[in-house]
Amino acid sequence: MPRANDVVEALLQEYADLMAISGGDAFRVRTYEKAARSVGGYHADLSTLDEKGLQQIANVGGSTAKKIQEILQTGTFHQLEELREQVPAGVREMIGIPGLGPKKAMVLYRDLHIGSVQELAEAIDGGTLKGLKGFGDKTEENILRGISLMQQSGDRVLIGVAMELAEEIVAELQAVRGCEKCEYAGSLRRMAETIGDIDILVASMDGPSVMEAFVNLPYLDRVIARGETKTSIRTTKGLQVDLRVIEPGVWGAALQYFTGSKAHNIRTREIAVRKGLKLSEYGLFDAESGDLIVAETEAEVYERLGLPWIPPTLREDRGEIEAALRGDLPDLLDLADIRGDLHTHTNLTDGLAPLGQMIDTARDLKYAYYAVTDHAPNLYMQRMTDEKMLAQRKELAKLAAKGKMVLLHGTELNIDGVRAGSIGGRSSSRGSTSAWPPSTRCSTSRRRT
DNA sequence: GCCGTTTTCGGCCCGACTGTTTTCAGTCG
Repeated sequence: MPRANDVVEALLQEYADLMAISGGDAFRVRTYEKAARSVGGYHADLSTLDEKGLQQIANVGGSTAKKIQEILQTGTFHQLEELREQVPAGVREMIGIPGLGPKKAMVLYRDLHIGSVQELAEAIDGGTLKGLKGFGDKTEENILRGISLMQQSGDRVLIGVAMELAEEIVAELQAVRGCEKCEYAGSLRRMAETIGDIDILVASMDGPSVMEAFVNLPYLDRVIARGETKTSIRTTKGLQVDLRVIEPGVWGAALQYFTGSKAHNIRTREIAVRKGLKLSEYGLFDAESGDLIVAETEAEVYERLGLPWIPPTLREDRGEIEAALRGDLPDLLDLADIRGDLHTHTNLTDGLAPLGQMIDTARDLKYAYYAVTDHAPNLYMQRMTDEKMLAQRKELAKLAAKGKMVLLHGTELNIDGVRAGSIGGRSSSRGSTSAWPPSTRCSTSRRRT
């Protein structure tokens, strides 16, 4: 059973789309888009609110509140049904084709009665679009490519997949001469669960060199767009990667802009406008004189807007602006909050660093506790023996005496690893860890570091 | 249709790129 908020969000967004396609007022379209986002991210269940309560939601006024009430009672609202009569669902589906927006979709429907993605593909193949104003050969080609792209399922990927590629690209571009800074931005920096495309930002006075390196990446499939400051490519695995190159002096404003989300950016720009300012990726300016006010750091940009620096993971326009204005942003967990690690391997088995270096690093991280849990003996691909493990235990005891951090010694036991059980004094199919001094015990995770 | 350091009417984010309608509209992020 979908959440009431999600149902209302979807119907208001559909209403906005249909209004845009049918040539409705652009500002009203935007109002319904904003209202859709607001209800989707609203903390309370809409079905528990009366009309007055609904109007407390940002971007929901009297008219939208009445539509929401009608949805909650009937599952739809009459103005939406009227628009559905005028614009077939297939036409709305057409604006999902990359590069085809509401204006072009309306022309296709009005002039050629094309009412679905399938009919559009057939019309292009049959040459029906020839001579239609605004639709040249290149546009036809792009629409066909867009249809193909849309039909490839799963165009969003999990963050882990995108992060790996983004880190590779960042490393490649950082090596380009003249690249002063390079970071991924967008939904990746916001740590969204799934990523539609990868945004990379580079600070450099030599844009052409960076662009050239970008379009010569080994996993390039094709260049979608290429300009002086912006280039978009598609990789061989189908992911789109957008690169923007800016001058180092405007790094903060550009990073704020490219981290987004779009809705968050619109809110920050609206705040700027109300203060007589103009915000873009090039900085925060005085709207009247055009003088640059700040651009170097994100914190400066937010501060000048009257806001504290907002962590990227919150920048979704889901209440963070209001919380920031109240001075009530949540205190997020970060790396410094991690107190310890309960599952690590040294180079005695398949880790990369020796015991002493691992423990030094744990101390540098100010951990309160730290466990060494190498593989048990008798694992085919490892080289552990009872003797090595006992020696490691002695070594750990010496190192434990040198600091306050609680050191734990354990092992990642093998399933059916009967012999390994004798080391920790108990057996387990997962792992066993004992504290040093060996008076306390705790369980281990399966994470490998 | 919504909103207010512009407050009950007038304004509503900003810039890059593409293709085409040769100066700009449409689309995207």
